Amino acid sequence: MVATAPARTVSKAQRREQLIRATMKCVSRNGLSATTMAEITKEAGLSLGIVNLHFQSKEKLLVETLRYIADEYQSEWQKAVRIEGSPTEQLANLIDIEFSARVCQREKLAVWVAFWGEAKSRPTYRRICSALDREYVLAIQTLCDEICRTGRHPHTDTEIVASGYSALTDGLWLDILLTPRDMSRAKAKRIAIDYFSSHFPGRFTALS
Amino acid sequence: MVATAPARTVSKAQRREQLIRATMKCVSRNGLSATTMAEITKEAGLSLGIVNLHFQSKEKLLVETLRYIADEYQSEWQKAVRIEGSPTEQLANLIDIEFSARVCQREKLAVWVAFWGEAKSRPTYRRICSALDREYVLAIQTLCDEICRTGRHPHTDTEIVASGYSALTDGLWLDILLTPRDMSRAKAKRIAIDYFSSHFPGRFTALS
Amino acid sequence: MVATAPARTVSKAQRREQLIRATMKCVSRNGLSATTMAEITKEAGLSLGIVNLHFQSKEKLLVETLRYIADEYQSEWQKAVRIEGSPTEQLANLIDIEFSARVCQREKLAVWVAFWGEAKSRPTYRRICSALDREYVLAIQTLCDEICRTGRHPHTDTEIVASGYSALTDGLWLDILLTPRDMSRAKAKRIAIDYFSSHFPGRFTALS
Amino acid sequence: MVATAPARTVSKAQRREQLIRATMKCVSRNGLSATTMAEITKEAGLSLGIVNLHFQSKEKLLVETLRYIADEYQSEWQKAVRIEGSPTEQLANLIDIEFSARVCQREKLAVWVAFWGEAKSRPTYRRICSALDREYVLAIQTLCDEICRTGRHPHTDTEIVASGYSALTDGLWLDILLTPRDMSRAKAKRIAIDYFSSHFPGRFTALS
DNA sequence: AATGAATGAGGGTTCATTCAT
DNA sequence: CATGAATGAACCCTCATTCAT
Repeated sequence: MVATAPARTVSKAQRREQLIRATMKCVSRNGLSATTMAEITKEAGLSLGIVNLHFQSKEKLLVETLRYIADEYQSEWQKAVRIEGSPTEQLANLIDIEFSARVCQREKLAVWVAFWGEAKSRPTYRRICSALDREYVLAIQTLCDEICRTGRHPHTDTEIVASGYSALTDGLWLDILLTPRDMSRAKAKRIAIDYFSSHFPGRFTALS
Repeated sequence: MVATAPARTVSKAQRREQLIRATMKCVSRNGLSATTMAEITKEAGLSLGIVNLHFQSKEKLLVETLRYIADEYQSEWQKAVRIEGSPTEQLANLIDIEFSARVCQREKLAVWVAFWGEAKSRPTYRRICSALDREYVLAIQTLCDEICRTGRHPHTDTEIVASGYSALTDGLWLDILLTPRDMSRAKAKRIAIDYFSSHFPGRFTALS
Repeated sequence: MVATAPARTVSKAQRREQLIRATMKCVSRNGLSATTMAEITKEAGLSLGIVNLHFQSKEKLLVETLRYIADEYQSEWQKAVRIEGSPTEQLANLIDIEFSARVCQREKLAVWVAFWGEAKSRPTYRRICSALDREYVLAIQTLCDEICRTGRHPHTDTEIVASGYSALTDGLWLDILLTPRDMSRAKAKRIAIDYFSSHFPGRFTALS
Repeated sequence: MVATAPARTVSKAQRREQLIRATMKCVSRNGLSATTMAEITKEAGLSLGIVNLHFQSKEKLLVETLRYIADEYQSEWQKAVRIEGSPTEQLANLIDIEFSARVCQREKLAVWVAFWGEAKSRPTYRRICSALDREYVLAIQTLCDEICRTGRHPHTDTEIVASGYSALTDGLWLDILLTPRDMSRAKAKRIAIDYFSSHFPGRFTALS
C-alpha cells in the first residue's frame, strides 16, 4: 500500500505524476471528501509537505488529477479515430477502447464520478469536463456524418446521435461503477454497439 | 443564552422534510463536501442542534435525503407506467415526465450526482441507488417486451434496450447538469425519443 | 431499567427522592461526567424538563444527591453509637454496620467516590464531605476516649486513632469499589477490627 | 492564519511530558470533567491541535497522565524498599517518602482522586490503579513478613496489615485533599507510624 | 405540575497549510 | 528539495436549559 523509498533523483514531472497517481488511488478508494493530504502522501510514500511544494495546494492537486485523467481519456479515444478504417470501423474501435479493461477500470471510473459529484459547485472541474465532452461529441458526430454520407441515413440528426452516445457512455460507466452486478463491461459494450446498430441498421451487425 | 420562540406547530414528519429540503438546497448549491450542518440549519431557519434531534447525525440526514429523492423519483416514473395506454404511449409518458421541468430540475440533478460521487465508497448510498435502478430497468424492460410482442421486433434484446435507456437517462441528466450550454432538457428529450424510435422504428415517430 | 408510569399524586418530596435515586443509579453506572439529565429522567421514567422544575439545575440536583447519601450514611453510623452497650461493643456495631451489605453497596460507594473526585474543585461538595467527616471522627474519638478511660491505654492519642480509622474506612471503601477482587466486605471488616484490636489489645479479640 | 514560530527543539517524549504536566495542573485545578483540551494546551503554551498529534485523543492523554503518576508513585515507594536497612527501617522510609512534600503534593493527590472518581466506569483507569495497588500491597506484606519472622508477632496476618495500610494511605491522602484543615501531612504521617507501631509494638516507637 | 421540542454555547476532533530544520 | 511537527479555523456533536403547550 505504501510505495518504496522515494528516489532522490526523480524529476519534477515524475514527482507530480507520482502524487497524482496516489491521489487517484485514494479518491477511488475513499471518495473525494475523505481523501486527505496525509493519506495521499502516505500512499505515495512521501512526506506531508511535498504536495504544497509541487502543487501549492490540495485543490490544485485535485484539478491536476482531473486534468490528468481527462488528458489520458482524450488520448485514448483519439487513438480510435486516428486508426485507418471506415467510420464504422472507427466507431467500433472506439467502443472497444472505451470499454476495454485498460480504460474502463473501476478505479478510474470512481475518480471520474467523484469529480462529477463536485463539478456543479466547482467551475474549474466543470470546465475541464465540458471541454473534453465537447471535443468528444464533435469527433463522434464527424464519424456519424461520414457514415450518413456513405449510407442511406439521410434524415439522421447526427448531433443527437453523437450527444446521445456521449451521454450513454457516461451512464454506462456510472452503472459499471455503482451496480457492477447488473452492469459488466461486456454488457456495456453490447449496449454501445446496439446503440449505433439501431441508428445505422446493417452497419454494425457483424462487429465483435 | 435565551432561546427565541420556536415554532411548535409542526409535526415531526414536517420538520424532517423541512430539513431534508434544506439539505437538498445546500448540497445542490455547494456540493456534498461543502455542506455543513450550520448551513443546512440556517437554510431551514432552525437551530444548529435540530438535526441531531431529528436525524441523530449528519450522515443519517444525508441518507434520508438520498432516500427522499429516490422515493420521489420512483413515484414519478411509476406514474407513467400506471397511466392507461399502449406501451409506446407509456414510454412516451415516461420520457415526458423524466425530462419535465418538475422532475428534471437542476437542483435535484445536482443532488443525485453529488451522491453518485460518494456512492462508491459508501455502501448505503450505493444500495439505495442500486435498488432504485433495478426496479426502473425492470419496468422499462417490461414495456419493451410488450412492444416487441405486439410489433415486428422479434430479435430485440429488451434487457439491453432497457439497461441502455437507464444509462442514457443518467448520462443525459449529468450533461444537463454539467454542460447546460450543450444539453437542454428539450435536447435530452429528443435524444431519449430518438433512442426508442431507433429501436422500435415507426412507433415513436409521431410523438411530441 | 425504566420506572413505571409516574403517579400524578406523588408529593414534591417524593418526586425529589425519585430523581435523587435515579441520579445515584446513573452516577454509579456511568460516572459523574457521563451522567446527563436525559439519562437521569429516563431512569426515573419522567420527562426531561422535570429536574429544572424540582431542582432548578443539574448542579443543585447533584448537590442534593450528595447531601442525601451523606445524611443516610450519618444516620447509619449514629445508630451504632446510640445502641446500648460498652464503647467496644459500639465500635464493633459501627464496623458491622459500615461494612454491611446495606451500607456498603457498590452502587453507593461509586457515588461517594464520584463526588470525592470532583470535590477538590467544588467547594460545595467539599463542605458537605468535611462536615460529615468531622462529626464522624468526633464520635469515634469519644468512643476511644471511653475505652481508654476504662482500660489500660493511658498514652493513646485518640484523635490519631479516630482520624486514622476514618481514613481507613474511606480507603477500604475505595478498594472494595476499585479492586473488588482483592478487597471484599468481609476482608475490609477484618481489617477494621484488626485496626482497633491492635490499638486496644485484648478488647476486640472475641468479636464477630 | 499565520502560525507563530513553534518551538522545534523539543523531542517527542518531552512534548508528551509537557502535555501530561499541563493536564495534571488542569485536572487538579478544575477536576476531570471541567478539563478541556483548550485549557490543557493553553496551560502548556501550545496549540489546540497538538494533543491529537501526540496522543490521538483526549481520552488517551488522560490515560497516559494516569499512567505517568502511577509510574512516578511506584518508583517512589520502590526507592524506600530498595534502601539498605531492616524491614522496620524500610517501612519508616516508606512513610517518610509517602508523606513527603514531594510525593504528597495536593496537586498530585487531586489527580489521583479525580481518576478514582471515574475509575468505576472506566476499566482502563481501574486496571492501572489495580496493578499499582497489588504490587504495593505485596511489597509491604513482604516487609511485614520479615518483621514478623525476626520478632515476636507469630499470629499476625500480614496480608491484612498490608492491605489495611494501603487503604489507610489512600484514605489519608483523600483527607489531606478534602479536609486540609483537619488533616496535615504531619498528622497523616503520625497516623501511619501509629498504624505500624500498634501492630508491631516496640518496633516503631523511636522513629522520626 | 408536567412535557419534550427546540436552542446554542461549548466540547473534541480533523486536516490543509506553514516553516524551521 | 524534502521533511514532519506545529498550528488553528472549522467541523460535527452533546447536552443543560428554556418555554409553549
